[in-house]
Amino acid sequence: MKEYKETTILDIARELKVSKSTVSRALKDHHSIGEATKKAVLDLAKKYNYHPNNIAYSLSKKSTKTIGVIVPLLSHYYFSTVISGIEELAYKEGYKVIICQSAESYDREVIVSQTLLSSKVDGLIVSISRETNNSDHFRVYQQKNVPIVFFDRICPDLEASSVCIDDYQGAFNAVEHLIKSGRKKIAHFAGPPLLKISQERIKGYKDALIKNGLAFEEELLIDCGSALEQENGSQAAQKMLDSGIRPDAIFAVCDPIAIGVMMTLKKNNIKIPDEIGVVGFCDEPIATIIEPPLSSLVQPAFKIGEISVELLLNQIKSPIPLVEKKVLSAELKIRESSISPTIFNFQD
Amino acid sequence: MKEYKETTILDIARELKVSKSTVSRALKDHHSIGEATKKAVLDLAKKYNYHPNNIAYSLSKKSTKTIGVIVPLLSHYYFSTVISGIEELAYKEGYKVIICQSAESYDREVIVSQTLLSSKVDGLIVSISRETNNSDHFRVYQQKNVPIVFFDRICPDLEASSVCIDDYQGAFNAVEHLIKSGRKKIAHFAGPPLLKISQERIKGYKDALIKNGLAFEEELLIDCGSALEQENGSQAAQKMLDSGIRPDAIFAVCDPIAIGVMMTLKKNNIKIPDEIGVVGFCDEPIATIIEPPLSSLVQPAFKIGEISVELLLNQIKSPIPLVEKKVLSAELKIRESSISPTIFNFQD
DNA sequence: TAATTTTACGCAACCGGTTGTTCTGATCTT
DNA sequence: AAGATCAGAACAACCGGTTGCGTAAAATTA
Repeated sequence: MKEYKETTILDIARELKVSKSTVSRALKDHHSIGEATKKAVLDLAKKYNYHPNNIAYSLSKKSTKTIGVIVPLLSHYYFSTVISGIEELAYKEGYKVIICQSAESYDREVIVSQTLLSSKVDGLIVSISRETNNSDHFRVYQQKNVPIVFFDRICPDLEASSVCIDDYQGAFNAVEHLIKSGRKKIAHFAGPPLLKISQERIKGYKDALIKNGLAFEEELLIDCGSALEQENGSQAAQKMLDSGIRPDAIFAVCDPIAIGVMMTLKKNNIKIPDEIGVVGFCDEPIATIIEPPLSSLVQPAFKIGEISVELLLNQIKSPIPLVEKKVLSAELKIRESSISPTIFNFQD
Repeated sequence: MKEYKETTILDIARELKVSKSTVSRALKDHHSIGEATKKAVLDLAKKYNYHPNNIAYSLSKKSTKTIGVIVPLLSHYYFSTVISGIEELAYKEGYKVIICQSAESYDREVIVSQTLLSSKVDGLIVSISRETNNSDHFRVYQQKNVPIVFFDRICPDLEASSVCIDDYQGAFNAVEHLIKSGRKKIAHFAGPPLLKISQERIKGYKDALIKNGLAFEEELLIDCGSALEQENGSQAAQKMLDSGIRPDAIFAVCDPIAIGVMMTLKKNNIKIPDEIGVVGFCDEPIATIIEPPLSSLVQPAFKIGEISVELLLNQIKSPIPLVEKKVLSAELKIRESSISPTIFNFQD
């Protein structure tokens, strides 16, 4: 059903009896084109509703003015907010954005990264899937001099620009906050072990314990499996309770896990924060809706998106390879779920 | 920093001392190429890690094998799930997907639709912004024979393929359910008036009242402003309470509004569902997390995405313009928030 | 063995732009 | 008046593929 004929530069050239190049230059206000000719071209372009063909442009300029984005899941508030930040700055700078999901699958990540590469994106912004254990598909980008910026979930074995939040410090602060509220037996529900963010948060957790004179106990470091879904948190929490392990506080690697944990605790009639205090990570909207409201670490998601674009453009414009690493801090937002039992009792 | 030279078909041709066309055909297993030549080409392609240039392909074939998607917001679970459905089928059919947000802004919607058009997408899938009151930017697509499919939020003044859920019936069922649970004074928190889905849901609400012998009262039809955020629901609910209006049930146009309403009710110490029953629309994950769990209408979001692609491909492949409209039904999921007071008392 | 068909490949145009170089006629210089 | 200068525009190659058509050599047929 393609019978529609787009107006091209050649159509305009023919009608005006000038050459293609003259039209091309007239359209971009080149100095070597006479005013009269320019006007004639512009008028005709308007008349025929001419729009340049991006494909042709890209082919000849070897630049698509497009940046690719790969995130694990669109359905996480955090990622969709980062994307909004990316779009905002990218559009402002005249770039288009192609968004892809890896669906937390390594295989899918490889496929979409290849697709984006042959679509000739000018750069790539990525947060890797929780399965990703190999970075060859990104190395190809580096070989071909296509800039990459990682955010949040970076590739540990790749020297590349990145923008992260300080997971270690965030976790440290969260756990220290729990300790200062009088908690003595704090469990950590950890994330997928492959991800550096999981490792960093575990480190922060441990160090906060030790620095505050509490011992790290292996049984309080709880594996939630490879996923970050609420369901995993629920199950892990139930398993913990069934094993007779009973902490007085829980620091969860992310909000969905924290929510899952809370659901299980409530089901078991354990009072939050009286009996167990809970802190999450990410500050998803749901944190304020669940009861009691969940304490969490706020990540400046929109900002992370903007900075990612900034670093990417720096690379695109730089004549030489460039590696910049930005670290932002996560701010602890204290809500009812982690208020110390005494304080809580007072106010009730 | 572009000094990297991609391997092209011409490079392979030169090395093998054959012509471009031979290489091109060899790569796609054309019958008129000898086995020996094919193998030589394939081997060399592998050796040099040759990847076809999609841009060049698109230019000559006048098809990008790409479909554009415009949604109001990525951060809504519903939309990101639809997108997953779109991607799933699209990839399977060899299409790439470009996702854009209109950010609920008409202006932004116009811009991204133009961008996608000059990126020469083979088709477009759209759910319009709540501000959109004009469809000229989509008419251009129709002029140029670029297929469009609308989902959920359609353009009422455009003859185009669409996939919707039966908002009228869904709303009707929800309200009837409330009535059958003994509710007599049911308010509706309505959506942005421009959107057809808002209108349909209002109609369903009214008809369910009337059919069940209840009068429609203007003051119980509550405007939440132009947005669909939780905040709007909260404010509208507080305003309602302040005006002394006190329904015994509320049907909200969507879950975020319902959540906002519930938060306000709780703040005012109104018991859900005892004093006021609540039903939402969309069944976002949060519906099961809030207390009490929120009754809602389940939209088959993933399926909607798949069907959208199906209808789009039908158009792309059809020699003549095609208009298909699919209507799916929303299933009412009853949870605690709308259980009838008596039943609820029994079980407690 | 000559005529015919097949097989395997080359030629060249095309998609719609960009851009370095060349050409032409008018104006300027001295 | 002859050469230099320059504005304004044309030429043509290029980006990296696809494809209709032509054709030489090999295989088949008569």
